[in-house]
Amino acid sequence: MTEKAAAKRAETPKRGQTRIQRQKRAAILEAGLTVFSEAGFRGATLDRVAAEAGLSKPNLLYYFPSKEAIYEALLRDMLATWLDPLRELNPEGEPVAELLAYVARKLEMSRDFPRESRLFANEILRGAPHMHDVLTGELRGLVDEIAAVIDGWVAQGRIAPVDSRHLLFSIWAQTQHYADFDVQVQAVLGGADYEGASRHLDTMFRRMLTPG
Amino acid sequence: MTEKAAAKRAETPKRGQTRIQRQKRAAILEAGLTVFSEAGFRGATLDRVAAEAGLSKPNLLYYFPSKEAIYEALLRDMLATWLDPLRELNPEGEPVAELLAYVARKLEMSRDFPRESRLFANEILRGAPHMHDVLTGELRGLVDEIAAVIDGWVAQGRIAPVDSRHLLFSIWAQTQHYADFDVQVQAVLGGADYEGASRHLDTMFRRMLTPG
Amino acid sequence: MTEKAAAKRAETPKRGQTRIQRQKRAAILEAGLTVFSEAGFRGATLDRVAAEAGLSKPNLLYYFPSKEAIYEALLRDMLATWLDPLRELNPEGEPVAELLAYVARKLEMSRDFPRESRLFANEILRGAPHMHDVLTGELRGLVDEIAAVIDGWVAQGRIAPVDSRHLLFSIWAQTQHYADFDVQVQAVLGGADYEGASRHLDTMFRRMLTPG
Amino acid sequence: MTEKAAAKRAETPKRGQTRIQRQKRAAILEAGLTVFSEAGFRGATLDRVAAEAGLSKPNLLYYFPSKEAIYEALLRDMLATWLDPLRELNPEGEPVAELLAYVARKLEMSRDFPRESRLFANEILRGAPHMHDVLTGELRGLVDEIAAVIDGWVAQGRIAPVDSRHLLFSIWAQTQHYADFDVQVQAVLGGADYEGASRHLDTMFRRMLTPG
DNA sequence: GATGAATGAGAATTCATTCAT
DNA sequence: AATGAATGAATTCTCATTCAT
Repeated sequence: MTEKAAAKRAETPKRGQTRIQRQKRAAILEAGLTVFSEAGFRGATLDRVAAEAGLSKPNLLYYFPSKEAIYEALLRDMLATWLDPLRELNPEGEPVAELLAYVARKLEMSRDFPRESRLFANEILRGAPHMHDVLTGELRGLVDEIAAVIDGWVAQGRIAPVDSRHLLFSIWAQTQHYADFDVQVQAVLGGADYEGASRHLDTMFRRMLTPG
Repeated sequence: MTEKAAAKRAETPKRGQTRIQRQKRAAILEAGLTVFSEAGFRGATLDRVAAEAGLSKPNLLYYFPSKEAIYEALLRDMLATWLDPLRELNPEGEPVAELLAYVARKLEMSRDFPRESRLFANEILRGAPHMHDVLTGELRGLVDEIAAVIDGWVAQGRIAPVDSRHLLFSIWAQTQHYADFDVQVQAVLGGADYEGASRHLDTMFRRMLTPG
Repeated sequence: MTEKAAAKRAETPKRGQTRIQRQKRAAILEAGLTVFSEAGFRGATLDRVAAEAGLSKPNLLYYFPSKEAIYEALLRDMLATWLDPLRELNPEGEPVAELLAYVARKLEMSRDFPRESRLFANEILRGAPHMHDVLTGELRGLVDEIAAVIDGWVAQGRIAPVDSRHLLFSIWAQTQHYADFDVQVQAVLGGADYEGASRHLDTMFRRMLTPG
Repeated sequence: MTEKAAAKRAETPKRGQTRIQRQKRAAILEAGLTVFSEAGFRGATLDRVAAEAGLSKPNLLYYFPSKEAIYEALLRDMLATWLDPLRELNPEGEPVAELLAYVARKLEMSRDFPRESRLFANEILRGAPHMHDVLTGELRGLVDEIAAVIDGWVAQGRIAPVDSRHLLFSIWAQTQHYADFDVQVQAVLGGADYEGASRHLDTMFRRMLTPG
């Protein structure tokens, strides 16, 4: 097989789908992300999603069986990348640098994928009706792992004493805040300021974590 | 008039209302807070609010002209106390202590008034359709004031250098997180842990703010 | 309490219902009977039922929560009287006369309540999705009882030998036929002929049952 | 042309059709019979028919122009054989034996072709919207013929006096009952019992028809 | 004040049928 | 012949709001 063919094959997200199916499904998910993240599950209407995707409503339901199916596909896709920055944290790296890099990556995600962040925030705010299993399963497992790493660093005195899980909450809360509470941030600052946010968070966590 | 009656009269929020009217309005707002904070504006139904308040739906609409009116009353009431902790920050006090006290008060509010926090979070997440003016007006003004105070403290070297506005975002994000993302927190920790959160945030902001 | 008041109370079918509720519910059931018996469950539309009952569609759903609820109420009401003729069969009576009277009563029901008969026929034809329990429970129990009576009569030589359960099927099939297959009967005969049917069935079962 | 080819050609129901066309049409009708007899016209969906026939929906509509066309073809095919047992009744034969043989054949058809029976029952129950002409035309004509034969037998005293048309209804009602009301029969008996039905009907009609 | 009754404007979903290839 | 794609016309059901008493 040529490299090109291999690449083509590799980018196929689902087997057995034609090009047009992939395109339309992608368009629907893109539109759905916009609408669901703005309006929430209940507030979103298939009419709006269809309009946004440039499809008729029944045609939309030709690709996804229900409104809920679109929403769940969005959550699934989101989760697939949502936890990546955390997974990239290197237990062998320099602790403070690793954690600051994680903060930076998370903030970048808030800047670059604010809709995903809001979709997630909304789901959690509603009590995570579609994601409870993931939270108590996959997420908790991953957090346990990372917490162990951080606890190790603390024990070795390589970072200042800290509650590892609450530290993660601090990182999540502050970085996601810039996406989820964007209107408030902009109202207060008179505009966005990711630069300032970046510097501030770097300072904050550096002081928090630098030992001694 | 006795003092008691005067006091009673004084606490009347709206003029021209009988006691029973106030009670019913309060019951509706109480029910509305529960329902709206759980389901969001679109997800909430007057049926549920009415049921929760123990009234018939038409009777509910006798006290409030519309669903939106209930929602807006809730936002208004919430705002009235929401910014209180910030207002209580004393420019004459000891800077680090003042700010840590503010953090503590905010965290307490998350613990004691999670419904209010979620109602607010939901409104902001939706783009603050009912609150934009408040954000750019009252809130921004108050923040400007407090930021000036903090900037003064920084200039005097009484707290470590910090971006005052982003500092406020940090405080809000982390404290509200424990109310808004409660399901996630509980899923990860296996239960609530306000004690731990309190200690963690105290440590965090102490290291952040303590000068030199 | 006066007798009149007692009578009034007695005729209340459901407690806690106002007069208008009873009237509207009755009108809906009446309309539903017509529509469902003509078109079947799937073929019936709430639009038609609402029109027939002189109500708006949402108003219809104010009285019954769903299409299915109307249908099930109809089946329940129908069953309540459907088996009455069979229950009236007197084990102490003269066997042939009793059975012929039952045949006559069943035929009268077909003539007087053809919609109920068709509603039932349609439900059974579909595999009794809403009534299976009743068939294997209440109906089977009642049939067992009556079959025992008939078997006793056979054993005593008071009627000619006969399979009691298949005899009941014969009665049901032939009497209900005049309601369920009415169009066919009328097409063949050029009109209805309950008189003739009555005489025919009387003859038929008399010859079948008269001993010796 | 070989005899075989001629035979093959002879059995072609429609001219101008290739073998594959006939096969597909047959598969569709077979699937349609299953689906329509189970769900009725309105309850049946082309999706189910297509799935059952192993075709795509558009391909199905390549062979039949519409849902109704399939349904009508089914009714037509069914009718072609439905009345055969009646036509086979031999006016020259021994009257009682002929009629009992007819009863037996009809019962066999109920056992062997219950889907056809239910399809027919459903159509009649709905008021025969697709078959009214057949009922008042072909069917009535055939019944008139047979009734004349039976009336002749009665006049000759070769069978007991009976209303010939109601006698036919009796036969149809009782035999078809075992197909159309199968669920009920099985619920009451705890299973099918064509043996018993056969003996019962033989007894019944023998007593009914045997003269003097 | 209170409530039973009613409704118009959606909203999600289904389904026969058509289109394009 | 065959099928993936598309759609218009229902159809059930929801819900904020109004009416009438």
